[in-house]
Amino acid sequence: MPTPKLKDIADALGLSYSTVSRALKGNFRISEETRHKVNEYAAKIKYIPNIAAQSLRNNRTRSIGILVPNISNNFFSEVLNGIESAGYDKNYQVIITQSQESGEKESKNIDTLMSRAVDGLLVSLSSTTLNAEKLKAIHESGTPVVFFDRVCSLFDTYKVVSDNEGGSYKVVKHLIRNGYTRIAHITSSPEKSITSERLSGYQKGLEESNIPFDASLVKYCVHGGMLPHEVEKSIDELLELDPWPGAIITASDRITIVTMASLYKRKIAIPEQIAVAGFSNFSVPEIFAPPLTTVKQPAFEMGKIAADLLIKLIESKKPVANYEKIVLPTELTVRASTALKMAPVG
Amino acid sequence: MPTPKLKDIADALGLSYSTVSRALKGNFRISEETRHKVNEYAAKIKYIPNIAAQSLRNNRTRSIGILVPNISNNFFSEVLNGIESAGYDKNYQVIITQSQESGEKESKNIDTLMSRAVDGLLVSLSSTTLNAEKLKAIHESGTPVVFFDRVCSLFDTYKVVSDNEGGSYKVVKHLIRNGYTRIAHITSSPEKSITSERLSGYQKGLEESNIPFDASLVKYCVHGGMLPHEVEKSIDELLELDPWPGAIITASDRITIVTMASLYKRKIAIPEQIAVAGFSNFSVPEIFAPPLTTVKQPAFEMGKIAADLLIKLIESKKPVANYEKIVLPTELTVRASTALKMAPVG
DNA sequence: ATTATTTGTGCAAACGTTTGCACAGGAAAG
DNA sequence: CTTTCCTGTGCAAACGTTTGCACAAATAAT
Repeated sequence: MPTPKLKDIADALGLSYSTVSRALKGNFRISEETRHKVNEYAAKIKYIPNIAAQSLRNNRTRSIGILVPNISNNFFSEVLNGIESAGYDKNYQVIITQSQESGEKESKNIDTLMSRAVDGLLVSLSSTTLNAEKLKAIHESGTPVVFFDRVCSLFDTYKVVSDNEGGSYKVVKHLIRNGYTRIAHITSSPEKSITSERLSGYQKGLEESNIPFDASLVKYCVHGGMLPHEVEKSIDELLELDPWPGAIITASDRITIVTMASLYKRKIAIPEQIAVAGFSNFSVPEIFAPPLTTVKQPAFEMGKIAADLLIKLIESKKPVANYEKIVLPTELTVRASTALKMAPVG
Repeated sequence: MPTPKLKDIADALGLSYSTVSRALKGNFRISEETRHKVNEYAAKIKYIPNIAAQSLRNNRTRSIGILVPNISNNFFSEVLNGIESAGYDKNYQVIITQSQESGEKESKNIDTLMSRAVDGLLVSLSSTTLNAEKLKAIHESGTPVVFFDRVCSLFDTYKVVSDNEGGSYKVVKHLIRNGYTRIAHITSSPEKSITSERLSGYQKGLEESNIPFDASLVKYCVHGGMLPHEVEKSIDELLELDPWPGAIITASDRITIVTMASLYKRKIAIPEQIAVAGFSNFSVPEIFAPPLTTVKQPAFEMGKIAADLLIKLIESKKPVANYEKIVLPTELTVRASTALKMAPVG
C-alpha cells in the first residue's frame, strides 16, 4: 500500500486539504473537535508528511549542515551529539561533513551543503582555512552561519566557544600551586583562535606568579597532533632543555596520547619527573597511567547551544542585530598526573 | 537575486522546460547543439537544480541513512569516510545516526531516517539489538538495507564484513609461533556476529597447534569496552589465573586502551610478562608503549563497498535475487607488543 | 430586523521538476 | 508525389504541501 497522504485524511474525514493541513500544524482557527479528529486519524494511518513537498512549498529543508575538522575526535563527536540532540528536539536533520583540516575540502563541503539547500550552517573551521569569505557571503545572503570552538572574526554572527583562556589559566595556577614552575605547553597551530586564547591564559597564569614567559617552552603542532611525528619532535626539543620542564600542558587528546606514550617510551616517570595535564574530552581520563589531570570543555553543551542559536536564526523572521559570543566555562579536574611536586629524589 | 530556475534557462534560450530538463540530464533525443547551449548557459548562471522539487517529482531523495553504534570510534569513523566517499562520487547525501549501542535509540533512528525518506539504509547493528524485524520490513517494502561489520542473519541482503575469523586466526598463529601458548581473548558481547567469528578463528588457531581451548581465557565485555570497568574486571579475572596468560588479544580499540593502561598501572611489562595484540583501527598504533601488534580491518574500503552496493540496489529497477556476503581481508601487523617470548626471567 | 464581527472551512494557485504524449519538419521508402 | 519513419521539441499534468483569499454560518452589536 502506498504511503498515506494529506488527501487520504481529507477524504476519510470529509474535510478539505487546507483544514487537515491546518489542523496538523496546530491552531489556526480550526475547531478543537476537528483538530482532534484529524490528529487521531493521522496517527491511526501513520501519516508522515512528505518532506520533499514541504521543502518545495516552504522553501526550507529543515536540515542544517555541519562543517567540522574531523569526527573521530572525542571533542567533536561530543559536540555532534549535542547538535544532534538540539536538532532532534526541533525536528531538524543534521548533515555532517569533515574538512580533515583541509581548507580546500572545507570549501567543497560548503558547496555540497549549499546545493543540498541546508537552512543553516554550523561551522568549526579547519586549521588551514585561509579565509572565510565564502561563509560570509552565505551568511549575508540569508543562510545563517554559526561558529563553534574554532571561530573567525571576519564577520559578525553567533559564536560559541569554551573558556580556553580561563582553562589554561586554571591549569597553570594549579601546577604552580603544586610546585611546578617550568611549565611547557604543546599546542596546535598558532593561527587558530583556541591556540592564542589558551596561550594568553597560560601567560597570565605565569605572570601572576612572577614567572617569566619562556618561548622555548611553547611548542606548536601545525597539524594539531594528527601527525605523531610533530608531537615527538616537540617533546625531543623540550627534553633537550636543561633543566627539563617540570610539567607539560597538552592542547588536545591526540597531543596528549602521543605525549604520554612518548614519555613512557623514554621511561620518564609521570608526574615524578614530568607532570602532564591536558585539554581533553576523553570519556575516561582514568585509563591513563597515571590518571590524567584534564581541562574538560563542555562539548555536548557547546553543540547544543550552537545548534539552538542557529535554529533560532533560521526561524526568526527579522535579521538579528546583536550577535553574541557565548563563552562556556571549562572544568579542571585534578588527578594523579599532576600530583604535588616532591623534592627531587637523590 | 533569486536562485536561477529551469524556467530562466528556458526563457533565455527560447526553449521549453522539457527540452532544458532533458538537455541537462544528458542524451534523450536532444541535439548536440541544444545540449551544449543549455549546459553552457546553466553553468554561466550557476544553475543548481532544486533538490526538493526533484525529490518530490522523482520520489527519491538522493540521501542514504547510516545507522552506526558510535562515530567516535576509529573504526566507524573510517568506515564513514568510505561511505562518504562513495556517496560523494554518486551524488548521494549521507545522514548519520548513532545508536550508542542502544537498541531502543537505534529503533528511533530508523524512524527518523524513514520519515526523512532516505533512499536506503546502511546499518551496523548496536550490540543490544534484539531483533531486526523493522529493518526487514523496510527492506522488503522497497527501501534497500545493506549491513556492514555487525550484520544479522534475519533476512537476505548484501553484507560487508571483514574477515574476523581469519584475523584472529592469524594473530593466534603468530603468537603461538612466537612462543605464547596461554592466549587470552577479551572481546565484545557474545551475540555480535563479529564476536563469534573471531572466537572461531581463535579456536581454529589453537586447535591446529593442539592447544586445548580454555573457556576461562575468554572474557566478554557486554558494552564493547564502552565501560572501562568491564574491561578492568576481565583483566582482574585473567590475573587471578595461575599461571597468567602469556598473551591477550583484544577485540577493539577501547578494549585495547583500557587493557594497556591497566597493565601499565599494575606494572606488568608488555610483552615480557604479558603480550598484547589487538583488533584495532588506530591511525597510529605506534603511540603505544610498546608499539602494538594489530589486526587492522579495511574500514574505509568496507564503507565504500557497502555504500556502492546500497546505491546499486537503490538504482536497480528489478529486485536483486542473489545477495552476496562480501568478506574483506584483515591485515596483521607485527610490532613489539608481541615480541618473541623469552624464557622466563629468574 | 438589519448590519457588523467572529469563527470555521474550502478553493485553487503555487513551489520547481520530470515525463508521457503529441506534433512539426525532414528524410527515406514506396 | 504520397506515405512511413525518424528526430527534435513543446504541452501540460503530476508529485504533496501550504496559504491568501473568499465565503458561509453563527454570534454580537445596532
